[in-house]
Amino acid sequence: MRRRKTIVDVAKECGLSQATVARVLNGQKNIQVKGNTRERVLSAAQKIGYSRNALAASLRRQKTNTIAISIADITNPFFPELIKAIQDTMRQYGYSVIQLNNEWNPDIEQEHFQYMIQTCVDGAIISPSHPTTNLDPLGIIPFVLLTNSEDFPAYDTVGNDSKEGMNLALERLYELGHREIALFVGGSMSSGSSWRLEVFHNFYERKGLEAPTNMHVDCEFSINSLISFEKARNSMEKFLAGSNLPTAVFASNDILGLATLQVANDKGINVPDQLSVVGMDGIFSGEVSYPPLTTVNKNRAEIGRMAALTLIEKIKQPIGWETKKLTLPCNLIERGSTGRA
Amino acid sequence: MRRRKTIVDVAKECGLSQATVARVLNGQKNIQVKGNTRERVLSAAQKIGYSRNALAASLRRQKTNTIAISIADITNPFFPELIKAIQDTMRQYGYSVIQLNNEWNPDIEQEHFQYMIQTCVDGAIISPSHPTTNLDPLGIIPFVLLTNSEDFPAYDTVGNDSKEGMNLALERLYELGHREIALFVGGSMSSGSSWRLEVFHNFYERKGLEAPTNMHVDCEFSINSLISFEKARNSMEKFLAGSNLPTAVFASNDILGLATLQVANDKGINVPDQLSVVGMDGIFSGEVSYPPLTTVNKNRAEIGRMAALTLIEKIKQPIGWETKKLTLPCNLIERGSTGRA
DNA sequence: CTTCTGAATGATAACGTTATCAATTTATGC
DNA sequence: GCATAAATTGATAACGTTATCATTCAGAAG
Repeated sequence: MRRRKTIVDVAKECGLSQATVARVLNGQKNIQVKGNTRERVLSAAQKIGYSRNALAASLRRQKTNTIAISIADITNPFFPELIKAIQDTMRQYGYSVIQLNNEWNPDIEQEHFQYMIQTCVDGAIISPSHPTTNLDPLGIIPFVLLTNSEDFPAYDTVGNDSKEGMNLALERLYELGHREIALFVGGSMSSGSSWRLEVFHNFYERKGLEAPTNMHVDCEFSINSLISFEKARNSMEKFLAGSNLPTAVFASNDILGLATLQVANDKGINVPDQLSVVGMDGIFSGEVSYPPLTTVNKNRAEIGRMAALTLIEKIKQPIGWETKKLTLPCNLIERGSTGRA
Repeated sequence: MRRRKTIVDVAKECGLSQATVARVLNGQKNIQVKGNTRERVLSAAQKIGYSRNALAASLRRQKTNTIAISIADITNPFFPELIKAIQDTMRQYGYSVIQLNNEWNPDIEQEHFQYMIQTCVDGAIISPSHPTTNLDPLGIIPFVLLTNSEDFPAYDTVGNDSKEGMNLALERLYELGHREIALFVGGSMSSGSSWRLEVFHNFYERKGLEAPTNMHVDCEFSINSLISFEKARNSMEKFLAGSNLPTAVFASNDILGLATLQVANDKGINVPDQLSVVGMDGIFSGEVSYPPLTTVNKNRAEIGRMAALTLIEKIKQPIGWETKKLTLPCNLIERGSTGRA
């Protein structure tokens, strides 16, 4: 098997020292070489088919120009757009991106942290699999967290203001005349359920109304979107078969919202005439559903971009860094699933 | 800044040579060390917080245990599951995965090929952005293509039998009594449109029927799923406003199928009573639509797994390799959008 | 024609592993 | 006990870059 060409081969080919060759091939713009030599090197490199070995360079420079993203599950519709934004932004700044899925498994997540250290990534963007994720193993690797929770007060975070987003939806439903709003939450969202309930009750209190009782639908939420959807359907079916019906449903994510839509359609409940539905996240499926799903949109592209920019800043200025916490606003996208009560 | 601990530091700490330390820390199972020394090394490593530098190891071993995936766009709902399967399989065999998006841009794609060479990946799985993608720059890197087209006859490929899949759908629609089937294709799918038309006509011929005229709906297909959806809606709206209506629509992908569903719902055309719709791909949105979309499913997890396994084989046996072409069958998933004519 | 300056080039030591071979220790058989 | 073999361990040269320092060379000034 033919050995890979190195800088030394180029040097031999053009009769210059490897130092000079290196300067031409990888030096910054402000290097000093005679125009003549530059061409000699370049054509020699071209001729023998030289390609820089990034491993060697990274080892020597103690810098890989690579960052890692750690998320739970790429098949979760929430993530791809986020990842794309990170990749795009990083690319512009000369960084490559390694993306790792932990399947919500803390052990795999920890393995990935080890991997990051071993491969010497320059930084990391992490969506913690659990509120208890131990980030200490990352050591001195600069990182930014993708989370809006207060579970990680000491770290840099970029996330959405979900509470405010939820209020946006409730306020709009109120404006449309809805008073009997059901709250549909996925159970296993760790800390998720409780604050949602809180926001819900605060909202009614603010309006001087009694929060409706028996309007709280809870379903198991799995690590698999499809299974979650199935469970959500079942819960919603049971709920809508009951006696006290809401005029609107606020679902704490789009999967739950879509399940609500499907059940309503099946039961012949017209959306939005008889029932309004609002989801949360803004995933693609919500745009192609029937009717298209009104949702509290999280701007994933923006989150990704901001996380990337923050990380780059942090990489460049590792000392004297003060913790940054970015909370981006959600926005309500009104589509066909909401209307007057 | 505290320097990272190396194998030499461990050696100092435990009073053994770095060679021995290396043997314990990274040697295969069949190494020879006294049980005693092993423990000395391990506890010393533990104590000073040693972590292997993968860059140095890769450089020395000329092997990175990393492979790259090159695809067009991670936000395309077709890809995440495929990538996940590749990652899972590769993980089992000790490989890490770098995933690169080229946005359908051949220049970025070529840049990515360069990147693969520079970072010395052990192999690559590539979904070519175009039928004309130049793969020569990959040089000696072993790779497998994700494609079912005959555009790359000389390379290893893993893909679906889309023609057979399309026939599956048409046959089933025929069985359900449909004779007036519309073919809905996205225009810019390079080689896609033509063979679909061919399969369509062959099908009618086989049945001894005249292929219906004016039953061919064409729409621009963009690199962005959302824009495509919008254009698909417009095309389908125009078509369904016409005089000769089909009893069924075969859409060449799920996005087009979902657009058809939405237009039909809007027009008060009952699916499946008045119109049956079949899509292709089996993306998530098709499961949560109303009604759930019948589709020709491509088993992306299986494609990913087979591509990964094929690549691993090829990496292990670089010489004497003979081109492998895997064509996996599609399967029809019947959901609510199809019924008797 | 020197001397001096700055620009251009060259030699070489890292970076942290792994793999090879040599050196040492331990076990075995007579 | 001693020779021999086997099991451990140690020294060291790669891997292909980059960065530092030393050297050479061309040009300017005296």
